[in-house]
Formats: sequence, structure tokens, C-alpha cells
Amino acid sequence: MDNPRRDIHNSEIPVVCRSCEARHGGVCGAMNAQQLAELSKYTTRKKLASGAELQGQGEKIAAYANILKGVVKLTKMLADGRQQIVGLQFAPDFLGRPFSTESSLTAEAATESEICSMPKAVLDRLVAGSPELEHRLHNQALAELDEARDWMLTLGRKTAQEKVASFLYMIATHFDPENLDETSFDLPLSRADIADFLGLTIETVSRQMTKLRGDGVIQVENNRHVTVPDMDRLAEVAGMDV
Amino acid sequence: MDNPRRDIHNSEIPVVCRSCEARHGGVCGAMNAQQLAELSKYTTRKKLASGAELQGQGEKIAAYANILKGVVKLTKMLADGRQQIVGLQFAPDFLGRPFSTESSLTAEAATESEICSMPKAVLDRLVAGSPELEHRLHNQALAELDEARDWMLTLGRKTAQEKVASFLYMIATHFDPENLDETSFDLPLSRADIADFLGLTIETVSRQMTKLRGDGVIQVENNRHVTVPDMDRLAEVAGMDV
DNA sequence: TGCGTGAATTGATTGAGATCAAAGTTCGGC
DNA sequence: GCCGAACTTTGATCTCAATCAATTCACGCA
Repeated sequence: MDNPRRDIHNSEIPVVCRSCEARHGGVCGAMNAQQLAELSKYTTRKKLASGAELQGQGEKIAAYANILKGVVKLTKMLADGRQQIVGLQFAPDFLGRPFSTESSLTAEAATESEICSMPKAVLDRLVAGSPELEHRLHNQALAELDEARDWMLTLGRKTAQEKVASFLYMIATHFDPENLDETSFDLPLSRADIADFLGLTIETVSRQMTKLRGDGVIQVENNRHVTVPDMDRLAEVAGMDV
Repeated sequence: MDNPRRDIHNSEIPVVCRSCEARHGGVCGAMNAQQLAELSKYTTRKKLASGAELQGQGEKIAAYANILKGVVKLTKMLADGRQQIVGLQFAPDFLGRPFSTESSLTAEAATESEICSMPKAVLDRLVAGSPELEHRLHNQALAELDEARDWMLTLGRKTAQEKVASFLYMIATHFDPENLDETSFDLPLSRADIADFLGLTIETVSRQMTKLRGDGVIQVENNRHVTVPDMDRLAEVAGMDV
């Protein structure tokens, strides 16, 4: 966001979406009070169980959503069932593909989640009348593109060990961007999901986790809780590009 | 582009960038005469030899460009030299990452190319004052994101055979989107570049090309010229998702 | 507290693609 | 038209991750 004219809309205006009661969540952060009031008339708040499908590959797109809580995975599937996770979205991301009528991917809750759902037509209308809103969406699309391209390097050129370390590094920095020292967190994905994210099998993910544990790069409790004593060490194993 | 208000700017207004003399090329397609006149004061047309670097990974971003002719590859590299192509841009795409000051990737001409280069600051200023322009860039970003995610499925889950077939299919449809029958074209990438695009080695790409030739899926002349007798057949081998 | 089920780990073996090595092609420059 | 360098193909072998196959573990529930 290099443009000062736009940045006033990202500063601390105390706006709240009536439905989600979230401040500056997802797309709402770029809205004024009037736009929020209009949007609020149509939004619905939903709790999602882990695994709940929000949008199917090939289906019509009827709604967008703000993610209030939890993690949503975006997946693509081949005819024979092979699957790849092509994106992870965390609260308070905006979820949806503007300017398209049909979804090219499946969106599914990876953890228990909460979303604020809004009809596509309503937001499309607001976006059409608000350059600030489109700017916000544009910025998110660019950020997602950067992430996707980073991940392409991981998928195409890293070893299994580096892939798993890269995944852990990504999750750790997402939940705790500042901390370059010891960090600990709950994995939002099962081993099967991690495998689908990394283009590996469950067994290989498991073996690499075991190896990282044996090498002292991570500690693991109850399968899901991970502690990283030294982020630099993890980054090194992940083969982070200089 | 679902929004009719915006679409008037994508219709046939006879605007031409003075420097590149291209009609509706890249970002110019969403500009009015005044904006074009302003931009034209600062644009420079450049011929690029194959392999010429436009932007380095980690460098400051000083310029954007419209691609007038040729193909530009976007690559990322690991510290030890492993490389991955994370995007291919064809004329008349716009080249550049708005709202960022440092490049996370290298942009390099894959073939002999021509570009219309413009200083970052000039276009940023125009974009700040023109929602239509931002809309155009937003749409391109979303299209690139869709492509990147398609490619992640290929990188993570397809076999070498399917990867090479997918690549050929992508190139064929790019140069000739309508034709679902026989098509022929020159490959814009060397075997080494194809390998970097697919996360494979040169040798594996070569072997798979040989196999596709043997199976009658493609014909190859002079290494670079490919004929596809039956696009459906190629799509099938590529394991295109249903 | 034990039971059952799905998730994760561990082990043995296989196989697709990488690596190492050596021709064979293509094409620009003289 | 010939030469040389870069690109491409082909061959032999190796290796990392996939596959096949048991266990083991975690956790909700009776």
C-alpha cells in the first residue's frame, strides 16, 4: 500500500460489521459506516465443523465470507482423487474469488471455524461503488499470489525434509510473526492435510516430523502441538531462499 | 468482469500508447486518452535478447512494463541454485507487482522480446487516480492467481508424464484458445526452462517428450516446433481435472 | 477404566525420477 | 558449406519418496 490517498481507509476507524461483530475483519476493514450498515443487512454468521465444505470445485459462487475464527483450506482435485491444497486462509482473511461466477476450487474448514457469510451480489455491488474496497481486495489477491508463488518453489524444488520444515516455519510465523526465538503452536492441519499441502504422502510427512524431532529442531506433544526452540534453525532446515 | 459500470473501459476505444504503439496492450487497455498521453511521456520501448534480466529477486522495483512481444518467465531461486519458474507472461500482459517496493522474484525474457517500460512512480500515480486502472490490474492479479493454483496441483500431484503433457496443453491453448483439434506451435521455452517450470530435470523432460512422440500424442520438428494432432488426447494424458 | 475407531508411526519393499555419463543434433558464425 | 558450442537425447545406475503392511497411539464414549 504505497498510496497515501488510500491509506486513510486502513487506519483505525471504529467500524464493526453488525453480524460478525468483528472490527476490521476481512473485507470490512476498508468500509465506511454506510457500507457496513448496508452489508450488515445481508450477512449471516456461521459456525463450521472441521471438514465442512463452503464451496465446491465447479459450483456456482453464491457467497463470499470473512473468516472470523479458524483456518480454511482451498483444495483442487484430479479426476482420480489425487488432491492438492492450493491455499490456506486464516482469520481475518476475506474468502472468495471476485469477478468470477464459477469456483475452480473447493473451500473447506480445516479446523472448527466461524465465518461471516455475505451474498456475492451484495458485495459485488458495494465493490463496484468503492475503489477503496476494490483496493483492499486487490491487495489481498496480490498477497495470495506471492504466497502461491513461494509455495510453487517449495512444491517443485524442495526435498521432503525441507517441505515439512517450510510448512512448520510458515505456520509458526503466521501465528507469531515477530518471534524469531522459541515459539509454540497447535497445527491447524492433520497429517493428511499437511501431506496434501506439500505434495507428499502421510507416511513421508510423519517420518520427516519424527526426524525433525530426533534432530531437536522441533518438539511435539499430542501430535498437534509443536514447539520450535530456534526459528533460525528451522529456517535453515527449510532451505529458505537467501 | 461482472461489473457493467467498468466494462465500458474495456470496449473498443481507439487508444494507443505513443511509445509502444500498441493498442490496448497490458495496462493501457484501461486508460483514457489523457492518461495515455501522460504515461507516454515516460515510457520507453525496449528489445530484449533471450535471457535478458528485467528484474532481479530481492532488488528494488523501479519499473513496470507491458509485454509487446515474446514471453517473460518469472523465477525463484534457492540459495544452492535450485530454480523454479513460478509464472509465464505472454504479450500483451502487464508485468509488475503493484504496491510493493522489493521484488520477490526474477523476471527474465524467455524468448526474444519487446517491452514498453514505464517508471513505477508514474503508473502508481495514475493507478491511484483511476479505479478502472486498478480494476484492470486486480483482474490480472486474480487471473495469475488462478493460474498459479492450477500449477500447484500439477507440481504437487502429477507424474512427470502428466506434467509435460500439461505444459504442452497450456502452451497450445494459450496460442490457440479456440482450436480443440489439431494445433501446432513453437515452444517458447528450452528443455531446461520446461524442467524448471515443471519441477523436473532436463533429462526427464526429454524422455517424456520422446515417449509422447512415440505414443503419437505429439509430433516434434527441430526440437522446438510441436504439432498436437488431437488436443483431447493430450488433455487426457495430462490428467486434466474433470 | 476399558473399548473402539480413526489418526499417526514405523517397517519392508518398490519404483519413478534424479544423477552420472556419453553420444547425437541443431544452428549461428565464418 | 564447415566448424564449434550449446542444446537435446539416450543409456546405466542410484536414491528418495511412494507403496504396502502392521502396529501403536490418542481420544471420545460407554
